[in-house]
Amino acid sequence: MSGTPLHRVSTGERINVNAASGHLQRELKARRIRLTRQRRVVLQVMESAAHHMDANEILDLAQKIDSKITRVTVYRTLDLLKGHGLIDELDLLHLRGHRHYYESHGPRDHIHVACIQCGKVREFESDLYEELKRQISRDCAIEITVTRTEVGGLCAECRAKA
Amino acid sequence: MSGTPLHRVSTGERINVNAASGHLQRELKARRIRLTRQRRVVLQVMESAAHHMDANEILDLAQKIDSKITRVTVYRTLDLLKGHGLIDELDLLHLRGHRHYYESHGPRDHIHVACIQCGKVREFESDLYEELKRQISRDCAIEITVTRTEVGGLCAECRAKA
DNA sequence: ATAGATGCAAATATTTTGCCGCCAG
DNA sequence: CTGGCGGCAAAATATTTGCATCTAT
Repeated sequence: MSGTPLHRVSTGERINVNAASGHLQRELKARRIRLTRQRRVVLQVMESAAHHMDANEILDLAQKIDSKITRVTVYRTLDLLKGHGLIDELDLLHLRGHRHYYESHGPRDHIHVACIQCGKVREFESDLYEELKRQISRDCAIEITVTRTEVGGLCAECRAKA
Repeated sequence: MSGTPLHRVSTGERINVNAASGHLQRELKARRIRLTRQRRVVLQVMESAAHHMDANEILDLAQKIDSKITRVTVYRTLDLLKGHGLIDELDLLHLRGHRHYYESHGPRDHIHVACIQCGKVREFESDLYEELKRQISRDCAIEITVTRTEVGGLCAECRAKA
């Protein structure tokens, strides 16, 4: 895993430096997982994501690249990636209904901080978070493979308006 | 809010000291929210919960108390409680499918630590977590109203078996 | 060649909504 | 009394599965 950083902006949009680097494709290849035409397309969509996407958005984008891709394949590919720990599944505190969002993750975990009013999502990294995970791992005697932290509240902007 | 502690055991079962104390009912009354027969039953189920429940389990338990309660009422009541911040909604990392789990929460947030193998869920409290939230609040200029942290991994027991 | 992937359609699962009669306050 | 609530049925959403066919390796 390269130490390539993930750049974040306050709108929740993401500029993934790994974009188009074929990072996910390399990971699958290393695991000897069959790379089909359809999978390549979904991987490309995930890698070039500008924000968290739900299955429907991923399907739409994938079909722009290759119109023959079906929803079922998207679900199956997301399951595959999730199973190998290459993407995370979030629900952003259900602020926008009960759909699920997916993102390919960089080398370091981040926290999702969402405004319950305007819906903006910001990604946040913290050494304290890393320390907390170490504490959990030690105290619960668990070998952590996946973590997810979502925080909701009122952002400064929305508080000013109120 | 009382400072009544929440006792935790490693199986993810909960012994909520607030159980049967009518805690939720008092909260609703204070907000001048109509207390119907059905709502009382759902509140009772939530308060005496021994573990995280999905909507279906809540319905089953509620119907044991009053067989005339419908699924729709359960959903509407859960929405009501969620909207007032009296219960939390989790998905436990989708370890058991895509359902949602609900729990009435005590005065202090806790982290859910789940084994991806055996499915046991343990609740974990930590000062470090409180500190992390303060950091997020400060650095993101957000007034936090809800947080959720879920951690998955292999518990000691499952690692021993492998 | 062949294990494993895809596509199609249908099945599941979960949650939400419209409408009307009923009840808590 | 009356506005909010619950029940029913149906809709909307989201995800999964069986099976025949195709394809990456």
